[in-house]
Amino acid sequence: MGRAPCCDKANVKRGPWSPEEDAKLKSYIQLHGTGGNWITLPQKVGLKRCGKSCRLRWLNYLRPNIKHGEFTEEEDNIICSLYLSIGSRWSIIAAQLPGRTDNDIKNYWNTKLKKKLLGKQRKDHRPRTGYLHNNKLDMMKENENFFASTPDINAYYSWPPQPLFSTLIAPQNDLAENSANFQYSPDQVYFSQDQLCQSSTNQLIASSASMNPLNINTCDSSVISSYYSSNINGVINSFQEYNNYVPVGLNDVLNSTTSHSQQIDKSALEMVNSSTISTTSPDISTSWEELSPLIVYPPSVSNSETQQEISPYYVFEESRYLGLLKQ
DNA sequence: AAAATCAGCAACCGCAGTGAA
DNA sequence: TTTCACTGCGGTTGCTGATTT
Repeated sequence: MGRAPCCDKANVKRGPWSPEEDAKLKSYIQLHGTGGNWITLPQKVGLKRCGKSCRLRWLNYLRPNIKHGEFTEEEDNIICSLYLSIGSRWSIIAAQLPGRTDNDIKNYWNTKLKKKLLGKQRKDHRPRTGYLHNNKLDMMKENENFFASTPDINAYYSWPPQPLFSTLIAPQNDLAENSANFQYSPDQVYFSQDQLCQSSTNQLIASSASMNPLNINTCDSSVISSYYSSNINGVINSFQEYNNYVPVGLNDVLNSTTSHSQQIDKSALEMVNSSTISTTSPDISTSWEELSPLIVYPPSVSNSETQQEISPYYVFEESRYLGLLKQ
């Protein structure tokens, strides 16, 4: 049995809203409210529109305190940070930006922010010897073992990515001494090595399930919202505070001899890494792969000697290793 | 100047979740 | 417990104006 349509599509007006329709809807809702039933609302208002269409028009355009126009850099940061962490959960992201709608943010991300990051990646990113994959098949083959050993990857894709904020808010003191010459960029998200190790293993590896039992599919959005509303200021402050860390790539994690890196599950990081490096070959890129966690490689870190001295901070411009698993 | 292409964004579609009956 | 109407969400489409060829 199919679902009954929400409205009679043949007798419903579609397309752009006229100012008259806007005025009717707006004045009715301001006077009477929605009545908790969008389906019957158009009739009451006297509009030949689908209830869903009315709801969308009200939420995205007519309701008070809607903010249109340019996004601020702070808003960019928040969007990037949240997208990095939770992916395209636009309603949750919108909840952190008063006056912005999920549709607005989604459009902004798809048309501008994404390209902004991508453009930066294309400009800055350089292939690294030994990690360059010539085609998608090679990449898939390399990842095959990982997926074979992880039958239901969704079961291990957990929420929240708990390490993300912890060190930003309470960084280890000794890290600041390694700050050297890196130029802070407001649209990058900073991870400590600990965070990277933890989040990579937590989110990618089967054994992480017990460590991070809250599954994204069952997590209430209010939990997520409160999680971010309690942390986002810390993130922003951290952006402003820790502006000198040296960014390195995942290869450096793999090759590093520091004690932290010994805890990393290398297969997971290689998978992430191979996906990232593969973006340097334009003809094999898919849209998501092109955008995936755009890791900033420091031009100066090119040999093992240097790698041992690098700061344990890593910089991502976007998260592939989350989105990769959501596909 | 006209045609083609691109970019931005409003609106639509369909699915999943929720709660009332 | 099941069914179903309704809501909310994310992905996608298609229109319009801007830009390029």
